[in-house]
Amino acid sequence: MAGQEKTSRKAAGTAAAVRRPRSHRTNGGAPRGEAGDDIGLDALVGHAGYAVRRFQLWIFQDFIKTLATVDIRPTQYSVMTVIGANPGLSQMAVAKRLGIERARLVHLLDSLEERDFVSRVPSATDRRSHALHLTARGKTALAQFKRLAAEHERHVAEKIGKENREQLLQILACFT
Amino acid sequence: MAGQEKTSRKAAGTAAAVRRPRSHRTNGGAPRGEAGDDIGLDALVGHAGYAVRRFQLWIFQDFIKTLATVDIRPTQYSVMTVIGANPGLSQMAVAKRLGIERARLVHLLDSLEERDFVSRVPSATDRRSHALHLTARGKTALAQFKRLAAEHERHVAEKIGKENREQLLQILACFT
DNA sequence: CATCAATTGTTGTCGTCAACAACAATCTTT
DNA sequence: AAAGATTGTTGTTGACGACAACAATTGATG
Repeated sequence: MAGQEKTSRKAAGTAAAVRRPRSHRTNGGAPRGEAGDDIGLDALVGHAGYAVRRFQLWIFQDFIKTLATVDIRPTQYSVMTVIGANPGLSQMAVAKRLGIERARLVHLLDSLEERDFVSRVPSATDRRSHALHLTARGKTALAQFKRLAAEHERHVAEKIGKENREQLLQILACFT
Repeated sequence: MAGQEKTSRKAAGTAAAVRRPRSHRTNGGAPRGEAGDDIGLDALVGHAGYAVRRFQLWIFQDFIKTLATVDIRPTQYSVMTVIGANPGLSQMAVAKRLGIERARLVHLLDSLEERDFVSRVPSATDRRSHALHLTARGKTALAQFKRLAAEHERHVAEKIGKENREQLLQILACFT
């Protein structure tokens, strides 16, 4: 296959959204330097899912990093927040509200209970279910988590812009 | 999608330590939230990460469902799209461009090559790297995938609104 | 030219996460 | 009381991101 010349331009019409006029990439078949930026995404630029995936990756990494000192991950934070705002909820109710599997919530609560942040109190009215509560330690801890989470949220605002963040929240409000 | 409980199911007593006992909600007006939706999210409503997570979950599920007949997942689609638009790229270049680990790309390409969608051509200039190309079958397949992906994108527009989707893409453009 | 550092593809492990399936204990309904 | 549904639990599967290590190869340095 020595002569792959410019096979090229085959991307043809569909792309159109490429940023730079793509110079010589398909030349000798060599993946040369490509600093990495003149590679077109083609149809992906029009897909919300791709942008959202990249964004979520960034946002979760920043969240984890910002709350690294307290070792709290996004899902753990969401669970504690909901329990703190609605004491006595069952695991089923929390799982359904947050859109996570109740099977997964078991392990999440295990770790949070192990760290003495939440407690599973046997429900008085239904011996199957547990009433979830924050411990005293959990409440003060959550207060700190919220401060750190607010700091993380400022990082988001810095990244995409204050008003863009507002719009984003408004657009996606129907999913919360 | 799947899980609307048609209720008559009462979330009943168990969790209701604090919640109000869902008295009679006059069914007259808007058919707003059913069953257990008076659970507050507290600080979560102000966090972009939470909304984004829920959105991405929805969007990926719809993508997978919409492309279920061809058995293509979002990541596979993104890989094929980039290769289709930039034939001859190395695995390193694709991985870097899409923000996925090159280790992970190995398995991705294994499965795509197994299905005869892409091929790893030994690079003429660098015996370490492979030049990635779509096979003839891969090209026609990708064309169909793009049609289905466009259909999925219409679902997104229906869900959040046409102009909201546009804004979203614009806001998150810096991550693509 | 020889040597050392860097790159590329690959393999492997680890931990997170969503999706299911099954189960025992316990309501709820009939 | 019997049948059916719900709750918490355990387990499995598969996709996914992050890391670490390795052989082959390339590039840079002396």
